[in-house]
This record gives sequence, structure tokens and C-alpha cells, in this order.
Amino acid sequence: MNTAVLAERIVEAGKRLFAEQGFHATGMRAIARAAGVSIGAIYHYFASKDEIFLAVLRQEYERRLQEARALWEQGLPASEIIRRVVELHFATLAGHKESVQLLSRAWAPETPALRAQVQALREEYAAYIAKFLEEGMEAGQIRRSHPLLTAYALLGLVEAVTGRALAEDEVARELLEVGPTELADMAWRALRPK
Amino acid sequence: MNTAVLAERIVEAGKRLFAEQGFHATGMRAIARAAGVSIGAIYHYFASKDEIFLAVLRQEYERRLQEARALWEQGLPASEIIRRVVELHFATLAGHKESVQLLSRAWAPETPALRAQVQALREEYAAYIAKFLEEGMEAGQIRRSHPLLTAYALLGLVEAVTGRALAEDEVARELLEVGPTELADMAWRALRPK
Amino acid sequence: MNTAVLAERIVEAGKRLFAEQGFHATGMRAIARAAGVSIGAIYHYFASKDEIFLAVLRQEYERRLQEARALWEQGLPASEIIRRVVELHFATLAGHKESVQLLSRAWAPETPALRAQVQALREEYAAYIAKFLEEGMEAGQIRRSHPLLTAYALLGLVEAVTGRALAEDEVARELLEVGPTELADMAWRALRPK
Amino acid sequence: MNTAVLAERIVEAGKRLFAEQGFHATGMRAIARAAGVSIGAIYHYFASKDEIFLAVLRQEYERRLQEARALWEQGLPASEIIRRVVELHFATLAGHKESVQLLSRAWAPETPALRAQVQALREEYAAYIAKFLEEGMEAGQIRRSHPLLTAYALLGLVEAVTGRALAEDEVARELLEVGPTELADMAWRALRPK
DNA sequence: TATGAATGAGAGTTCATTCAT
DNA sequence: GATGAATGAACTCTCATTCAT
Repeated sequence: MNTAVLAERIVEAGKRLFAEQGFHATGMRAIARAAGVSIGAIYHYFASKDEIFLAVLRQEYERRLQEARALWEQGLPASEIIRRVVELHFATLAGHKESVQLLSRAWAPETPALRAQVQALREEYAAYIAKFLEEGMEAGQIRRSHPLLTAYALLGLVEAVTGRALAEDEVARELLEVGPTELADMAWRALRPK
Repeated sequence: MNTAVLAERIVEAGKRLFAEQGFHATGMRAIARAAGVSIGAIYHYFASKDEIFLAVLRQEYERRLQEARALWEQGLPASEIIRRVVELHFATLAGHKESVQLLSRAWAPETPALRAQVQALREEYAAYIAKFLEEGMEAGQIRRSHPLLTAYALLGLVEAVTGRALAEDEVARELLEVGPTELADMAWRALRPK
Repeated sequence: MNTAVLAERIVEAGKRLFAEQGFHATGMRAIARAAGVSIGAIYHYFASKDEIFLAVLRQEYERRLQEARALWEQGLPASEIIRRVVELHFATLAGHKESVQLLSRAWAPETPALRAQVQALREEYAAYIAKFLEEGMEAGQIRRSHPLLTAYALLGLVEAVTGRALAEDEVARELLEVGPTELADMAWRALRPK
Repeated sequence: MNTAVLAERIVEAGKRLFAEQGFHATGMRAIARAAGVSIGAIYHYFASKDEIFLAVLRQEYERRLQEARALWEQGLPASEIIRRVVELHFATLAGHKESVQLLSRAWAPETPALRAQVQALREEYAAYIAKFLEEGMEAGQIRRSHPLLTAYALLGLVEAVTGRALAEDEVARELLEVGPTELADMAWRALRPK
């Protein structure tokens, strides 16, 4: 379908530009140019700039959810899953820096309506992690705690460090190196049963 | 001093508006109106909108640094300091919601120059926490790890949860209630010596 | 083409306003109003106010170049060409006062970038005159001298007088009357071979 | 008198800045800073920015008039006076570039009131030259023509070339070199009796 | 006499969105 | 379906000038 092709190109262009420059600094003209489509065409597929942004984020979160699901289904022990999720985040940073930049930069949109939707996407991801934690708690693999709170805490733990690692200074290089191991250990100490 | 009065009113108005609506959604006219000064007066005290934003953030981080210093100087054990810092963050959320909103929303500004400065302020705060952690490690009160990485991880841990708690739904109320205890425990488990 | 229509109306409005009030005193809003278009439409056709100004000047210099070319191609003797060029300048003053005002008023714009471009347009016109002079020198019709210098000198000679003649006082009326003859004679005495 | 000292410093600062950047690009703050006085002090001595500009121009034209008077009083033949006036213009360009820039750039102010006054200053200078030409005509040293028209023509002749010579390219250097001789010759051919 | 804080209209420019073709 | 010309409110920032001290 031609339709899907154009929409996909718009989302890809939007992802790159939103990640590089942020939401406000990215104009519809720039997206149209980068996607090789007309402005009119964009409005044919998306109702507004907000909708493009949401489509981009949906795709990103969807990918992360799929990665998480894939890990879960391998039946590994909880500590191993946590280690791998942390590793995955750092691998994304190395291979698809834009993806991390995107989530780091467009964290909390300023328009109330958009913010609510972005936070809903984030909640969906957090809820999935919470579900995993909950099952681990019931199986005695993970210490009991408030699952959603713990999920957000883990997300924050990792994202704060990867966010800092986006800078291109000496510190960032250090964090990239020791981050995966240190964060996985830290997370596991926080989560393991007594 | 009359000078300080106007500048202070501008910073206060900016803080409230930036927190409520974010950086881009807050215009100079709105700040002027809210502060009860003319637009010209704003530019007499601040070179640009960016500078107002930075002044607001500097004030916020300064306050947090002072709180942290005050805690440290009491000579409490590390676990207690951590517990109190977490409590402080949640207390701020209850008493000065705007302060948490501000830091949550203006996490990573989109303009490169502004972003660099905001991140420098954040780094200053993180470095202070890292210094505290480092002393704790040398005294055997805290497990050895990369101090700055750990500082960012702790910040992220707390901020992700307080950020979620800003919403005014049922979940947010739950997080507000169990947050302080759960997060302090979680952090301590991650930090305590073997 | 509709395109050309709007752009042309913008240039015409700009020409009139720049001539009447000068570059700085003419705002984009005034141009939009005078052209009967929206401000947005202006920026659709021109990147900046400078660009409108340059388009206006390009049109003016283009017209003058065409007039000069047309004269040249008639194969008249040099003295006759000079007489007619001077006459043409005064005729423009009578028929299109705005054209003379424009060039007189926006002689040397204050912004370096704009000034460079305006002077390049002027140089193009001067260079054409210089080429004509050079051919005349080689044919022995015109006394040998530095061609470009002489071209600028002739331009200045005429423009200083037409500039003064823009005022609407008694002196201006005198200059309008005697100007064509006196200036043509003066120029020819300066240029004719020994 | 302190008064005169401050006013003089303001005029000097204004002259430099107006020449370098033009009228609009030069702000009152910049003049105050360059003159080492307060903005309030400027308004104590000058009613407006226009008045500073006029004071600057008055000083410039006054100097030129004095130079012209000094030349006249030496009782030289007309051709020699003309040669020396042209030389003087080029010498000014070499020694006080700013003076030539000033007159070249702020040629025709955009505010009607200011423009009228600037043109009046120019007319005063032209009228003096015209008076000299008139005496020369009566003495048979100079060919009969409209004196004021001829004065403006001579001014334009020289100023167009010196204006072009302000650029700092190869052509400008050429004009600086051959200008004095060529222009003086050209002017004399235009003026000398049959 | 001298200061510089304060004013606020107005500048050029941007940009998401619409809609006639 | 697809285009991109057109809109105009809103943006940040400048600046000559005033006036209380």
C-alpha cells in the first residue's frame, strides 16, 4: 500500500528530527522535506503535528514492549532478565542514539492534551514491567514492593544514567562503559528477595 | 533594594508559569503580566527568556543543595540521610508542587545552548550527591560503585516516581503515600555494604 | 501565473513605500497592507525584508540597464548618447519620481550584508557604462581615462543634481529646467577627446 | 567648561558609531557607553538622537567649509583650487575614513524632519562652492553655468568615486590611486572657459 | 546636575493549519 | 488523493525616551 509507505516515511522523518532537535524546533515543513512528501500529504495521514509525535512515540514504546516480551518468554531467572533489559537500554544508546534522545528530550510535552497521551504510553510500558515484577514477587524471585512504583523507579534509574550518557564528554564515555554492569547490579540488589 | 524586588518577582512568576505550562508555552508577555512588570523591565534584568529560565532553575537547585548540605552536616548515618533526602523530595511535591513540575518538565530543553546549561546545573547537584556517596564508601558505610553514576541513578529513581505522582489520579495518590518508604528502602538496599 | 501576481504586487508596494519613507521606516505590515496581501504571503515569496528591497532595486537597475542598452544599440555618436542618458534620468524624475527617490534614499544601506548587495547592483550598472566608455575611448570618440572611475563620476554628477531636484522648492524647479542641458554639456566637455 | 567637554565626547562617539554602523544601527546606549557618559547625560545635552546626528554632521560640514575657505583665501587660480579640493577629499578618505563613511552612509535620513535639516547642511556647503564658482565665472576663470547646479554636480562627481573607494577591494585601491588626478582633470575640463 | 531603571509600542519573523485547485 | 500558497496570531527582543531619585 502506498498509504502505509508515506505514513511510515513521515514517522521516520519525524523520529529523526524530533530526536535531533526536539518537538518545538521541528517544523512541519522540515518533516515534509525530510520525508520527501508535501505538507498537504502529511495532513492527509496525520491530523496534527501532535499526532505525528504520538505515532513516533507509539512506535518506540511498541518496540521496547516487544523486546521486553521476547525476553520474558525465554523463561530466564529474574536477575538475568533485569541484567538484559539494562543491557538492552545501553545497546540502544549505542546503536540508535536517536531513540534514547527522543524519549529523553520529549519527556513531558507542554500541551496538556499531548502530555496526557505521552504519559499514557509511558504508563503502558511501566505497567508491563510492573506485571513482570508482580509475577516475580509471587514466585518469590523478587522482593515484595509496590509493583508500578518499582517499575517507574527502575525506568528512572536507567534513564537518568543513559540521559547523562548522551553528552559527548569524558564522563559520558565512562558511564557508557560501566553503566550496564553497575546498574544491573544496583537494580538487582534493590529487587532480590531478602 | 528595588532592583532585587523586581528581578525576584520576575523569577517567581517565571517559576510558576514554566512549571505550569512549560518553557515554550510560556511567553514573555505572560511572565511580564504575572510579575506585574513591563516587558522592558524584564529585559532590563535578564538578557533573554533563557536567562530567566536558568535563574529559576539555579534557585531551585541552590535550594536543594542547601537542604542536602544541611542534612549532611548533621552527621547522621548514611541510611538515615538517604531516607531523609527521599522524604524531602516527596515533601517538596506536597508543599511546592511547582518545583517538582518544573524540574520534571524542563528536563532537557530543546535548544542546545540552554540544554547544556541546564544539564550543568543538574550535574552540580549530582556531583554533590556523588561526593557524599564517595565519603560513605571510604568510611565503609556505602558499597563501592561509580559515584556519579550512582548519584544520577538515585536522582532518576526518585524523580521518575515523583514525576508520575504529579498526575492527579488514583495511582498518583498511592505513589505519594507509599513512595517515601518504598523508595528509601529500595535505595538503601542498592547502596548498603555487603 | 498567480504566483507572479502576488510577488509583483509586493515588489510594487515595497518600491513605493521604500521610496517614500526609506528602508527602516517601512515595515512589513505596511508593505502587506499596501500590497493587499497577508504578512505570511510576503514571507512565502521573499525570505526577508532585505530580499524585498533587493528585488525592488534589481528591477530598477534592470530597467536602467535596458534603457542604456537600447540607446547604445542605436549606434549614435558618444556625445549624443550621453545627452540622451542625462535626459532619461531627468525624464524618470518627472515621470517616476519614486524611482529616483528610491536610489537616492537607499544609497548605502546600514546593514553590511545588504549594503554589499546593493553596491554590487550599482557596480553592475556602472560597469556597463564603463564598457560603453571604453569602447568610445578605443574608437577615439572619448578621451582616455579610467573607465570605471569615470562611470561612477558620471553617475554621481547626475544623481547629486537629481537628488537635490527631489525637493519641491524653487531651486528644485530651476534644476529640473536647466539640468538636462547643463549636465549633458558638462559631461561632454569632461569626456570629449582633446 | 565641563558641559562642553561632555557634549564634545558625545559628538565624537556618535560620529564614530554613526560612521561605522549607520544611524539606525547605532543606539543611544552604545553612544553613552562609547562616550563614557550616562544616557541621562546625553539627554541633558541633546534633545534627541536626531540632534546628536545633526551635531555630528554640522561639525563635519563646518570643517569642510573651513578647509574650503582657507583654500580660497590663498588667492590661487581656479584650476588649482579645484585640484586641491579634490585632493583634500581623497586625503580625508585616507586619514579620516569615518568622515567619508558618515556622509556616504547617512546621506538621506528617513525621517522627513531630519532629512530636511541634513539637506540644509549640504546646501550650505554647496552654496559656498557655488559662490566660489560664481566669482570665478565673473572673473572669466570659469565657464558660465548654473552655479548651484554645478556645485552639486562637482560634489556628486567626487563623492560617487570616494563612496566606491570605501570598499576594501582591488578596485577601491585603484580608485584611491588614480582618483585625485583623474577627477581633478575631469572637473577642470568641465569648468574651464572655452 | 546626573543617573539608569522603567516603559511599551513596534520591529521582523515563524509556523501549524486550511482549502481551492 | 495530493498539492503548496496563503493565513495571521503570536513570538522574542529592541529602543528612544521619560522621570523619580
